[in-house]
Amino acid sequence: MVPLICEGWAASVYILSDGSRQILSILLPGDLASTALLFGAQAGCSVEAITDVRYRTFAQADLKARLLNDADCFARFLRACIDETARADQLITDLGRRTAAERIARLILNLQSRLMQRGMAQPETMEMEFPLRHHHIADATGLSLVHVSKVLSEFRRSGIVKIGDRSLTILEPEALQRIALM
Amino acid sequence: MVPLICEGWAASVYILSDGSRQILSILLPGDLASTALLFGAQAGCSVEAITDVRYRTFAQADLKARLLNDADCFARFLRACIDETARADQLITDLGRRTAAERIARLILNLQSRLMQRGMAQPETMEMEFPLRHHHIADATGLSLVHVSKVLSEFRRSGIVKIGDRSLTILEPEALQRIALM
DNA sequence: CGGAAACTTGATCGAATTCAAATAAGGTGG
DNA sequence: CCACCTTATTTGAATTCGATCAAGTTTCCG
Repeated sequence: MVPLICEGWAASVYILSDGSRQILSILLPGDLASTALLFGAQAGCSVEAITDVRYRTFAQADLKARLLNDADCFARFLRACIDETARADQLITDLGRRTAAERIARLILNLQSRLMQRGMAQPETMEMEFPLRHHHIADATGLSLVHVSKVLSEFRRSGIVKIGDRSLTILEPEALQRIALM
Repeated sequence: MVPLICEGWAASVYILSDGSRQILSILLPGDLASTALLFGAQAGCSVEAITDVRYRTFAQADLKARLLNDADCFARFLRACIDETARADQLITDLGRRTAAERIARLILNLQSRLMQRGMAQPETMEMEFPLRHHHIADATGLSLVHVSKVLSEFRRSGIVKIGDRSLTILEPEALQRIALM
């Protein structure tokens, strides 16, 4: 069964034997949980809701059959795979080679651009829904809870972002991008 | 053009603007460079040889057409995608949540198991071809050159592995697995 | 033999973790 | 609406893992 997110935010999470967690991907409305992935379910990997979520599931067999018959569907699936792999590769690079501030800045910008694509963020005000808890950010960036808090405080103190009431506003897009070093 | 490795080792590498490098995947004979990936070439990502390499390339269009017509070929492609994504997810978790020794142990065990699958490693002696330089290991694990040397020296000193002459022997598989914490 | 890579080793530094409280924000039953 | 409890977040201090710096030493090859 492959879930497709219809509404709300979720995350696919890998949980280590010592209990620590790594978020592999934050799932927004329209995302398939782990594109091709859940064709061959991964040990230790699961999908968790961040907000309340509405979703539908597809049976693997149906999906497979449709892909072979429907060329258009196949093309869209391929695109989704490519996008997901590209994001996975970016994440690998972030975790392997970038500092805490860079990782967090990139996470925010990433989410912002994905929300924008879906018409779920205000292009003018740079405001977006932001239901992530610090522990989600920590698990997504491979950092500790405490350090996430420190970096975000610093961002806030220097007037780069404003956070409140499950929403986030990018006050200084330039500055944030400079930190994220594209 | 999507390259398929026929002989030798290669790596797909992402190079940051500051010159630091992250290996996304080490490619062994039989691997497609970035399975579906190179359908939509990634900025900043390239494939580099580690040893001398022999390879063939496929045109995207051909590959796409074949996938739609040939169900068996499609199934094998899907499997390759799944395997690659699974490995990418493991790498994300390694970089996000594991220590230097764990990462290096896992890299070695990973390579060993992939070589074994291809009949390219001795199951009895636990010996395998190992052409990686320390800088390759560093770039694959998100560590510094110097630290890789220190960790490997420690592994050698405690008799867990033996390294020499472009080959590596796992002397204490149990110990290595214990460090890698599956 | 000489020069360049590759590797090792020790010393020092720094980013991020862990530890430990304190404070703030939510949610619940009374 | 308030007291109470739980879950988030903040802040500071101490610690640690791994990076960086700086020489050495080895290995490889022409």
